[in-house]
Amino acid sequence: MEPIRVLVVDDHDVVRKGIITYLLTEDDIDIVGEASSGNEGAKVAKDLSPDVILMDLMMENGTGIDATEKIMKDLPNAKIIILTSYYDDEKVFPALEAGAFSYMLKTSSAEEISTAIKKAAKGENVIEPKVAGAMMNRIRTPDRMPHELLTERELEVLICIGNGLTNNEISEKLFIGIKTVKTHVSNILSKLDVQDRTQAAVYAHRNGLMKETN
Amino acid sequence: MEPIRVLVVDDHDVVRKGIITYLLTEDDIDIVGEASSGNEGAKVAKDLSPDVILMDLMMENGTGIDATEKIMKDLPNAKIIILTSYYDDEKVFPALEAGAFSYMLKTSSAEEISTAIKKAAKGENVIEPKVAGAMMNRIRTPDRMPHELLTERELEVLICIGNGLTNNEISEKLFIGIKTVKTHVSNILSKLDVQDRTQAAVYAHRNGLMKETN
DNA sequence: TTTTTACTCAGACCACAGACGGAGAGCTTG
DNA sequence: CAAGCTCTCCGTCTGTGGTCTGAGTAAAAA
Repeated sequence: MEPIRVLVVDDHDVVRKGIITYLLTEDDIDIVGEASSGNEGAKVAKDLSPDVILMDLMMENGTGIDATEKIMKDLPNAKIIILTSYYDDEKVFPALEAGAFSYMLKTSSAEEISTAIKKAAKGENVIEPKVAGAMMNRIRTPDRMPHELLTERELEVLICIGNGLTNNEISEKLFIGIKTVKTHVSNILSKLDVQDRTQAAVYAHRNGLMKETN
Repeated sequence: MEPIRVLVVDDHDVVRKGIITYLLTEDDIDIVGEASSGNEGAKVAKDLSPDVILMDLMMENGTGIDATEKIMKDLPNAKIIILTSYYDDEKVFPALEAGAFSYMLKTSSAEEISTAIKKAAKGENVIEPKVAGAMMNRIRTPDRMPHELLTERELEVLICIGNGLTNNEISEKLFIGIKTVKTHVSNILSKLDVQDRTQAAVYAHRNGLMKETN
């Protein structure tokens, strides 16, 4: 049986080198390449077409989710294993929707990761307990995130609220009347099912909507 | 010259193994132990009294800052190098105050880390560019963080605001009158130099005051 | 073409938020 | 002891926030 061709994408040098060094001790795993950013990872993947890709989320240059999406377009058969530091509800499903095959945490042991790679090569996906729990929740409540119901304009207004702007300041910033702002705010509050702008701001922060500005 | 005795503390198995595997290739570095949590790290450090300790912040069981503090009590001569994933303003200075010797990011190359270890052993500390920048700011503006001016009670109220509670809800939760809550809120707003509770909530989230509840 | 959705704005209304001034009780510090 | 800080509470007043109802325009979907 041929060794599994693996690509490792992680912007943390030591982590990447470390994973690779470990995986090199595995006979049936072959490290064919490495990349230190999502963009680079997508390019390298296209060139090498590896069997399995170990992908970090949270990278500085091009997030792992974008990279996953790109790679899946080029190589629909690639098995991408997300390997990230902390469990983040907001990241899991975007990653899985982008085409990730497994979702592992770096708290996993080295053995678990190598078996995850081998299983991925066979087409078996590994589900972390925490991720499994979240998936159960998602299945139970297949709702969209409330803020996905917001229109573009409403999202703009919500970002402003998340930055602590008053209705007046928002109206000046977006060049619209205060009345209009109030309308938007009211709609936002009812769509997010919160009672006031402060809760809306909290919502925006908790759900990662402030990433651009924060 | 004797090899430098190094202890590696990181709750991510692959990361820890990876760092170790790499450092083993260095002749003048000797890995004497490893630990997968802050608490364990403190114990092991006491037993082994290593020269240099590579310490991850953000661990699930006992944060690296606490561990650093403990270790420095036991081994005032230990050089603790913080090695963490992401730069976090709120974590750097507590870590340095706790006695950390250097502050490195995992984006550093493996070479940088091994040289940091060697320099630490000699008594030279390595400062990441980002950390250096933050230190300059701290020196230029040796102000306390505004929220450090808050009293305990005010901080409690601020957390409530950060959770989107109204004055009424806060008064019920803390078993005090609404008037009292209003007084606290007013004081908080002026101390944080913000105009309304929404901005206060934003402040709380941006400055990591919601970590317990978030 | 008709219908729907998004964006805009208006007036009226009420409740809460927040500012300001004042005050008493308890606790620590000089 | 006196001074200072914290936490508590009161009354008053103004402005903003938010709801509700209603409505016009433009673009996209049916």
